[in-house]
Amino acid sequence: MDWRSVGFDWNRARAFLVTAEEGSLSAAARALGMTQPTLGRQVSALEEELGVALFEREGTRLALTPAGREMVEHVRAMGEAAANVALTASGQSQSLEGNLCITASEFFSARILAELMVGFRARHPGIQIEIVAANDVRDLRRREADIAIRNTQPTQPDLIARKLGDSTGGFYAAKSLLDRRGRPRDAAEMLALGMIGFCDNAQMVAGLNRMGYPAQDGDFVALSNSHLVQWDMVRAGLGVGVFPCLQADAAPDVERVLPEADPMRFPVWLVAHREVKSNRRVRLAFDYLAEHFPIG
Amino acid sequence: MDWRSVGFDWNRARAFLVTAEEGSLSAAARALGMTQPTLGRQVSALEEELGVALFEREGTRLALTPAGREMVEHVRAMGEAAANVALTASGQSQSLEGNLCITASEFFSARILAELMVGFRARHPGIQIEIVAANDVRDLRRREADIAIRNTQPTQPDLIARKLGDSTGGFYAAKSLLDRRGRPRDAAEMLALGMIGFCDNAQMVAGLNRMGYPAQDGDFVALSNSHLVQWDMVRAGLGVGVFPCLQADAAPDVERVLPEADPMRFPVWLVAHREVKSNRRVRLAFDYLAEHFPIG
DNA sequence: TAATCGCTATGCGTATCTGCATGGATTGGC
DNA sequence: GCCAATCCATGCAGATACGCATAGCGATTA
Repeated sequence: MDWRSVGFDWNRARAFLVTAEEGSLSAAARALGMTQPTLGRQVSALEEELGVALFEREGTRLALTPAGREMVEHVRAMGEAAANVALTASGQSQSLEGNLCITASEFFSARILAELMVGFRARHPGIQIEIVAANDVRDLRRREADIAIRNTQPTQPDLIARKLGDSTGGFYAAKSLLDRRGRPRDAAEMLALGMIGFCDNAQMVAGLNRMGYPAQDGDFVALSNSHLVQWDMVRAGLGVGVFPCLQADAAPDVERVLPEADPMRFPVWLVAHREVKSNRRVRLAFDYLAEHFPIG
Repeated sequence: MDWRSVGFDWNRARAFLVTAEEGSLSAAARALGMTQPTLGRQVSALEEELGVALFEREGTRLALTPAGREMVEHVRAMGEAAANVALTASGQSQSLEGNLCITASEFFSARILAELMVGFRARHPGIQIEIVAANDVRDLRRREADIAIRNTQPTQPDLIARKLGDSTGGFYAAKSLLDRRGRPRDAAEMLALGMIGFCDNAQMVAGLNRMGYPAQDGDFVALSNSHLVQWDMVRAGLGVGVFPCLQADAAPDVERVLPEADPMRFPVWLVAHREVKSNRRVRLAFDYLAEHFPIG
């Protein structure tokens, strides 16, 4: 086999890839944890090594040349393969020392994972835990996390999932608000108190409508992308929000609205990538979460 | 996008790939033009970086661990992508300075290309020419060559081919041999003179049989993997060989055997990879060869 | 059994690369 | 129109990696 064709500096290819994807040397340097001069020199060296002008230096900005656009396609394939390498590698690692990344919604991260991880750390002190609180779904294939807690059953075949149960949710408002404005007896009265939702609350409105609540966009008095901020809004008496019963019932200054209504149910899934599941640290955490995760 | 997963040292992945494929650090170092200690340290560093033992040091030899076997699959994908990067890069290079690699059979390389390239060099002095004389088919996709001259029409869709014509071939023997043993009047007499063929002459025997010559393995008195060596064998009077008419007819001390027989015809194709064809140097050489390549 | 060959591991001097600090240039906002 | 922010290019000191030389180990051979 002839290896001359792959004899160029692969790290320079990586520098080019990230620079092209991020749009600037500085951004790429931040993403890779390197400095901008280093990346700039690597990209320049790659251009010289391959004899191809990849970027057009127009003033202060870099723009891909046509050749660069062509090249980035292939380098991207290299990056995909590299991600698979890293994925498999982390799956092969059987060490109990190392880090572990778990992602969950903000609320679960703060109110459940934070406490659960205390017990896990006590059992496995060598494992450094990173919790990515994100309401959007993180890509386990790119190893943006090792373990995810999600509310939908994953469909990709290379993900391993275990259903932890159904979490119940309900409407909650501050006691002070209810004392002042009265406790609603039906959906219409609740909506009149003002709702608190997500920034893109079309999804939430649709969900409420599906459950029979005639919510409209105008019923929402405040929005936030953060569930925790929503929680503090509710506690401040700003309106009515939707929260998991298990956590919200424990708050003394907050009270369930329409307590006789059927609680919402949403499934809770524990998800890991198949490759990564073979990692000993991940397996331990996966089993620990499956055993101790509180569902209510 | 999260780039942490591709943040490992890609050059170390390359070192691992070549080491695994070549079977030893020393062989990999030779293939990559590096030294064995460097590659050894890179592989060790990769193992530490990924937290995976890739090789088992059993005495003096390296053996892939199960984890390493799993890993090499993914790293190989990286290598494939890297080869595409190099391929595209060389296609994007429009410089008239640089090298150019042409492959052809030994005979074509020596008797045709060598002379043709004199004229090409005169026109384009900046282009350094490398001729890979190889009777086996070189992989243009891996860029083992930029241009190939072959005797079959390529089937892969990403190759660009132009038929230069049909080259004729015939049986040749040394005048001295024919003077001494007499000039054959039919195939049987020719075979009795002794044939000269390739090391794996099963293919050649089959070809002769297809053309109606009752050749057998025992008719061959000498074999060589090199067509040029065969030529010198024929000139030395060792036996009868098959050669292109255009070149063999020009040799004063060699004479055609069974001159009235139909000459063999085999097509001559000029082939380049589509990506590489856009390279200016390749395009120039491709067109030059298409124009000047002698067919007889 | 001694010898040779091929492979890997390690020390050391040097060359290369990286990061830091800085300068120049452009864009966007007030 | 000026100021601030952002980005890329460059000089310089230190860290890193490389190649060379060598030693150790195992297998094959005479």
